[in-house]
Amino acid sequence: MPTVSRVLNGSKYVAPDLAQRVNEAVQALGYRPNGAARSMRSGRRTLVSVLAGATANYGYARTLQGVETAARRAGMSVSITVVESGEDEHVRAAIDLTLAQPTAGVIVLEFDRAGINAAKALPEGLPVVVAGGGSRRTGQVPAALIDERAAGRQATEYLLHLGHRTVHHIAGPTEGKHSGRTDGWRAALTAAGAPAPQIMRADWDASAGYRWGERIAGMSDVTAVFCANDDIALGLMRALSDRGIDVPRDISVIGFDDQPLVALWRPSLTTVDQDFEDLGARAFGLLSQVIGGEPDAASSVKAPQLVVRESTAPPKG
Amino acid sequence: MPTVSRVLNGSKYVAPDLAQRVNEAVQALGYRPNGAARSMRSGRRTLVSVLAGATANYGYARTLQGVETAARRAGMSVSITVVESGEDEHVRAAIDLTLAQPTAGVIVLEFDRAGINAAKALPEGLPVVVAGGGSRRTGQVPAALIDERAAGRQATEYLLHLGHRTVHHIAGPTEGKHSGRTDGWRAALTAAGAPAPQIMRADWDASAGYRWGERIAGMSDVTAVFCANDDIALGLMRALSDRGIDVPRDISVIGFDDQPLVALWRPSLTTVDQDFEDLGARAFGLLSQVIGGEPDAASSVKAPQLVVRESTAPPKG
DNA sequence: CTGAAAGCGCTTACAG
DNA sequence: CTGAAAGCGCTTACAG
Repeated sequence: MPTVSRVLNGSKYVAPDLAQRVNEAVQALGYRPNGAARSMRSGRRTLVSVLAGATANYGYARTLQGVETAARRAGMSVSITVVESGEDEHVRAAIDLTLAQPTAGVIVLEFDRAGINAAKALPEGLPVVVAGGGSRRTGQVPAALIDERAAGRQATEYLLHLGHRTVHHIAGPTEGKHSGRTDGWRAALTAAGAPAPQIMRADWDASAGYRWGERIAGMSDVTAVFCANDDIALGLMRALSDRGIDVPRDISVIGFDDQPLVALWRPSLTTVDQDFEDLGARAFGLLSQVIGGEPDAASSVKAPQLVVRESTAPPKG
Repeated sequence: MPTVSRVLNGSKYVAPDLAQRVNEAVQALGYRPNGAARSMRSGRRTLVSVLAGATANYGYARTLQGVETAARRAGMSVSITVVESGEDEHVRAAIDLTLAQPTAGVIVLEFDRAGINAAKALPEGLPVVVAGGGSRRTGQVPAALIDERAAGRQATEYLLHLGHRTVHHIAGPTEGKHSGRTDGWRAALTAAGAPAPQIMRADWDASAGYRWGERIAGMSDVTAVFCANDDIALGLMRALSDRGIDVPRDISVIGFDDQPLVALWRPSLTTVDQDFEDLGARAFGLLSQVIGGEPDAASSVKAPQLVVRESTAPPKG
């Protein structure tokens, strides 16, 4: 049995012919070492857990994909547990479920309240890394980040440079002053001396954007809108279109995410490209460092790119 | 120690006050049982593995979501491993990685060649269930299915009933005669005595649809196109629109999936609604039965729904 | 280079 | 109701 173990784990101190025979037997019997026993005895763990407020939404799914790819290449598996909401009860249930597995470490997607609260509630002493949209790490755990603030500022400045007096903003549901996108939007307005209109709040989906579109259609002072994500922007554009308002001639619209389909829209959407796969890969790399005991696992920040398409133009008149 | 175990596992034979003290100590120390040791000793496994050719694409992500939700409610975690392609090497690597974890069972997403081959290569004796788009189970393992054939037939019949002489079809990449969508399309044409045009093949993404759109714009005999998924349909519609061809007046288009955004498109897309979340939930339920040793875990089939919107109309003239 | 022995952290009969 | 003892299936020093 120790010999089998040595062969399977590639120890060098095994006679070639013995190793050969072991391998044949393993093949013939379809033997697979019991992962639980293996991890218990060796202390080596090969499961990485992702904790997230959702899985199927574009950004979540892509980040998860980035984690999975990086983990697989490193020989590790990834488990996923959804945190249903930011409520204590849901946060605790998700953490309990995750930690019932022999996990090597946890990656938390801090894209929403559920993720933020989960990151806070995780016990000490466990390798943890967060992935999110800040411009610098917030807690004590290392973070892989996308600088939403810079992107929000850039998008807003672009509209201002086109000649718009100000830029309206439809923010996401859980965003307060802590949303990077909203922060960047406000900073750009302040820097330009432009008035800051009331923030419009919406859920992340297109129907929320559509409802705001119905109202914006009746507001004569709106010439440019920066939306917190692409779905909201698309819903908004459809509502405006349904009311005979032309984008971008009457109103310019910018989204956030750069989902694949928004380039096909008519008009195609100007938006901010977030590289979620890269975010997931960076988060995994960081977690590997933490698991490996590297003392100075450094947080990383990347700036997303503004992608200019057809939905933005100078104001008319 | 046995007492602690009994308290944590809710055995009734523990004095209330002792249980109380144990719970307090557990709280204070932040003690969590080692999952590996637990699963090894008890033989109970709480990890379900999903094997899939992708994770972020709409159908995959939604099915995964369905699995995760159902698993979580049953107190189980889910791991995800991507099978990079249908090549032996990738299939084997993915299976090895998955089975290195102490998994209770495997759900294979048979949405593509990678998934189909993975299902075939899984060793005997392991609880396995497949989820896919057939109308009946194909192998010996139980399956949760969506009846794509019926849907493909229904979509095609709908176009025929509108008065189209025939219906063109853009199929997905790996689809041969075994694609339910394509089978259903052909069956409808045959039943109606309509001529079956050459199948057009495309990758699953919008750009593939766009390229076919460029060619179809030059084909005078095309009045209706049934696309294997929504992305292809949207790419096609954009290409037609770019060439001044009106959908649905000049050409009718039907997609497959009913992604959230296609209802917002202009024109909104007639498509087939597949309930992927339900598919994932059914797959997990089936796997639970298999794990539980139920002898007659029955495959389930559901029919997707045709959703009629603006992209389809009678042929002109 | 290769076996016998110990032990990872739990749970489960087993005695009391 | 509650401890002492065995054992799940591996890996890792330890002798040889």
